[in-house]
Amino acid sequence: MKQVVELLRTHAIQPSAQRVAVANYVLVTKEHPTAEQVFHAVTATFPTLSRATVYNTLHLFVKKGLLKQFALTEGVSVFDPHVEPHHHFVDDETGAIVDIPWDRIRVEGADDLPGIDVRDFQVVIRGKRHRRRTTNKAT
Amino acid sequence: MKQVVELLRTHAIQPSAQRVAVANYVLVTKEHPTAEQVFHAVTATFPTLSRATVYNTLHLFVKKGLLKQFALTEGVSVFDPHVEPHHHFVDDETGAIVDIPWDRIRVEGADDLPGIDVRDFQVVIRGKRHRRRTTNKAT
DNA sequence: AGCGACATTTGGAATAAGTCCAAAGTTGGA
DNA sequence: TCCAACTTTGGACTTATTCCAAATGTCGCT
Ligand SMILES: [Mn+2]
Ligand SMILES: [Mn+2]
Ligand SMILES: [Zn+2]
Ligand SMILES: [Zn+2]
Repeated sequence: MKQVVELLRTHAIQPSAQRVAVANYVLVTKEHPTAEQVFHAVTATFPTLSRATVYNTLHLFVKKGLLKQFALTEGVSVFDPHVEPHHHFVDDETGAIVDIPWDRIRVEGADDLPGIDVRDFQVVIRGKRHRRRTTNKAT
Repeated sequence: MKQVVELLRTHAIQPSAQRVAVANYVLVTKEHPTAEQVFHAVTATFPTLSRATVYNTLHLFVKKGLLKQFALTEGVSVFDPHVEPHHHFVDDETGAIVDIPWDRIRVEGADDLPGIDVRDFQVVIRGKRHRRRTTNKAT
């Protein structure tokens, strides 16, 4: 897609073929992929891509503000193209990470702690999804 | 300390010398040590302790409810003897993790999300500490 | 077009955190 | 005392990530 090239340019990122390929997956996904998941997804269409480039690119995107990186599960980082404030639900059973809109949860007092310069906060919720609803269309 | 032996017994944990040594550090600390930090702290007084035993013991304590384990920083898990609900502040500059009492922050709506069985949640705050306030001493 | 400076990519080696394993040591109760 | 179960251990292994130095690509300039 052409928009991605523009997006990279406006963020002062040279749109190499590799970066565009990574961007077209990781800046669009609704999931919260690990570096390895990005690697697998993108090598499907760009088989020569190397793991080192995936890491380079993800870190560059984080530095340029196109992605957030965080650790919710032990052992791996995940990347999130949804960079505006929001909360997260982590499914204990599957490990899936789901966005919770910012204004669905009211938080008071988190940015007014003595001795602390708060840069950012979020609620992290753990649990499991309810039993899947019987065959009917969602939303 | 003798209390630790009792505590382990009441949690159905055989109080071996190694487990007692680990417990006397990790169940008492106000910090949020990594397994490696536990290993270093405890080998100071119990030099023959092995890394494998540290991991075994930490995981056992987690399973028995004496510790919580979580990932706030990429790359490592930390262990927390403060098992009641509370929030965490992570200092961006030092990586230090600080407890925030549960009732210092009001959170509404986190346990009432459609399709989700919430087991547990917490607010994770990131930022930096204010410049050190040296109340009396000049530096 | 050709050239050089610089940026980018690459495969593989190196690290770091954690897990696995099979042998050795320890223990509590018959 | 003896033994079966439990516990510990060093080291090999795995996994996620970083590092590295060589190869490749890009861009402006002539
Ligand atoms: Mn308890
Ligand atoms: Mn790791
Ligand atoms: Zn998200
Ligand atoms: Zn804590």
